[in-house]
Amino acid sequence: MTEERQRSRDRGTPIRPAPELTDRQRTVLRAVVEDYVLTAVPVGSKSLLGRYALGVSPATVRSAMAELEFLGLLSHPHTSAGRVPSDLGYRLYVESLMREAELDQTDRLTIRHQFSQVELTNNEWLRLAASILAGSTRSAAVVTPARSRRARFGHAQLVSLADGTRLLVVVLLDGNVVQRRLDRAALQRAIPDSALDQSELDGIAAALNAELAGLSAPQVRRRAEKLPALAALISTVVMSLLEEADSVVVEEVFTDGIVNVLEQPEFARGGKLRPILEILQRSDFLEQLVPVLTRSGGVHVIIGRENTNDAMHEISLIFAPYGAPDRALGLLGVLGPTRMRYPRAIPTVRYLSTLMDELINSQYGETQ
Amino acid sequence: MTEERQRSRDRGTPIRPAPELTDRQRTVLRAVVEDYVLTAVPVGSKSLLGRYALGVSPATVRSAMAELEFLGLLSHPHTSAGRVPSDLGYRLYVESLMREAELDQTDRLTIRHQFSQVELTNNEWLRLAASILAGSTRSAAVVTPARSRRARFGHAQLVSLADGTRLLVVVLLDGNVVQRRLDRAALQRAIPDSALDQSELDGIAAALNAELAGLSAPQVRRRAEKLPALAALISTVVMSLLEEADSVVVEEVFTDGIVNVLEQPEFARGGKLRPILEILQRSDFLEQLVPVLTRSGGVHVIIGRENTNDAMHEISLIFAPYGAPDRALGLLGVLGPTRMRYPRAIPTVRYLSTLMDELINSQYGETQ
DNA sequence: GTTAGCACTCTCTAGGGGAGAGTGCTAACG
DNA sequence: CGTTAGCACTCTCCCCTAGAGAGTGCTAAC
Repeated sequence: MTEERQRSRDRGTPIRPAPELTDRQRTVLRAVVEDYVLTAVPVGSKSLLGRYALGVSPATVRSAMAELEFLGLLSHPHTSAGRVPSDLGYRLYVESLMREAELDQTDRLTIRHQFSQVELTNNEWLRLAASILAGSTRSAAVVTPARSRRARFGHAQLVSLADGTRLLVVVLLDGNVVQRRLDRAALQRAIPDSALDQSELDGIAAALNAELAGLSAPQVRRRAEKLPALAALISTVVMSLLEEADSVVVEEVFTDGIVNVLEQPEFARGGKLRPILEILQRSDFLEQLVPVLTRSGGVHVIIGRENTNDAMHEISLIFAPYGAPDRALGLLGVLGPTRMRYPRAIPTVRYLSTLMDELINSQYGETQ
Repeated sequence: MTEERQRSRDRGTPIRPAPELTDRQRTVLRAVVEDYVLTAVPVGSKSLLGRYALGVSPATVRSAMAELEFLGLLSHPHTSAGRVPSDLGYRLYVESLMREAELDQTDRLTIRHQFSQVELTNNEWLRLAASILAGSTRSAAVVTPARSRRARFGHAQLVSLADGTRLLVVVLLDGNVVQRRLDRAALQRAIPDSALDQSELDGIAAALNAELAGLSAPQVRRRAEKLPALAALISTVVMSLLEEADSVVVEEVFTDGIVNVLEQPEFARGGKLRPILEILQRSDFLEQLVPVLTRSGGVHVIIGRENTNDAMHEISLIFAPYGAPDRALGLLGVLGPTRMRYPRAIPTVRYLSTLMDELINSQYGETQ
């Protein structure tokens, strides 16, 4: 082994980020990835030939594997073990080796059929989407509700709950509902000099609706300056509701199929499991995904150490945004070991994101 | 060993459900439970004496242990191992051996302080409660939102979303908000012969509010018969919203501290883990808890096989209801291995349920 | 009733020894 | 010159064994 090769192997980093491969190398890499994804066992030259008729001898495969390892696409758990794809190997596979089919007709119909069970409420759609994703990819699935990226005031209402207490309900333009309870003291602060009977409250709500409809938080703030009668209410309550809605990027998360991940041999052993569960519980990795996904749209694949988050170095994400551009945006995708069935997961995520697009758009009406 | 003793051990069931114990037996049982809860290692007579000065010899402890095993309070993993409490042993411990302190002053203050961070929205309270429970008991915590057990119509509103689409928002008397989107076709069905401009919609909402305020689903149905103009809207939309709210017992669940459970040695090994995660994800066991908890109130402890659910045979639940009686009811509690720190978990659950009671009641105003 | 002594049982761990799979290298082959 | 067969070598995994350690139940003495 030359010194250069030695160095490259020690660092485990590729010499060239996007190497040009011979046909044979591509064939071998593809076979190794697919075999390893299937079996979770490091792939040896001989056993590979047992499953793939490559038309060459084990020795030839071995030399191809050695080259692929030199290029940083495969790696070696230990000297006398088979090869395992590196993150870069998976990356190359996903980019140019994978025979990615669209989801076949029966899968699409099955999924669409489940969605066509009408009368599902909003949340149930999301639950269903997560459940389908998880089942179809055998990974953990995550779906977030579609949210407007800038909350805009829609319609307000003041409702009496019990003696002295009122509820301010604001429907945002994206259809989300936010609310705040106001006890007597808070009401006095927000609406001074008022008897606070229902007819008066209705008048106040009507005034809010007339003045604020369609406005975002900064616009509301400016408008409030010209409305002395409503200024206190707006600054203490309405603004905070809107700002809260703006600040929350990922508010609620629907997860399914966590068990699928735990059953993978790479996570069956104790220690590795904990960080993943924490990630799924906290799910703040989603916030980091938002800018990436909104910038370009479509399905994004993040493999292993491509994740900035240390705890996710052995995890791949396949995520896509969905929703109506500039109106409401949600995230959906799957999460599993880097040893993932990409050719299955990617089309599934893509199909589900278009399906959710349709749902959102049909909700907002077919306007353009 | 007599034949009777042999039989009893073979079946592993106690001869008497609530045996009378000597002082020594009680002392030994308590020591075994507390030692095992702490160490997770089967407790031997000698090692027990190393940690508890019982003032007797190992042989005496052994004979007491043998009696306790005969009574079904302890069990034996294998012949030459120490003793482990049985479900019944834990039960007796919880009922009459445990020195249950109320949460001490500092704990109470710490918890109360976290809640006093004002401006938390409803959901954040629940998240916080789950997080406190999980942290304080080192178990998995579950909290459900308080829901009215019978939804009652509060206030309706029809909001325009986009061309042709409207949103019917109904605030229920318990403060929960339900909504349904209506596209053009659904609107035509629900409100025939109408131009559907905003002023007309406002009129319709006002009519609903005047007629239905405070009514439950069956009452709404009866009232609808006398309101031909609104009958279609009520029967197609309002009724289904109310019935949905009624049927959903546990709609949303806030969980925290799942990792705490996974770190327990009894679940660290692969197979046992899966059923627990599934339980926590589906959380339908909560529905079974509702009748039990509402019937009597207070903290309920369910140990191991006392659970009807097979998958929970090695799990203990400590749950309490919270809320305002006859108005809104929520559940909160913790879930962990039967080897649980009951003297810590029970007061914590109790304290948090009273705290949530206070929150709910202050929300509804201090009315009676 | 309590205790010391004792023989016995069972688990857990460490160490040794293949079996098996895989490798890299070399030399022959087409 | 790429490909292949052969070979010596390496490393893991699994099984087996043996011994240490902990704990038990029983018996006999206190």
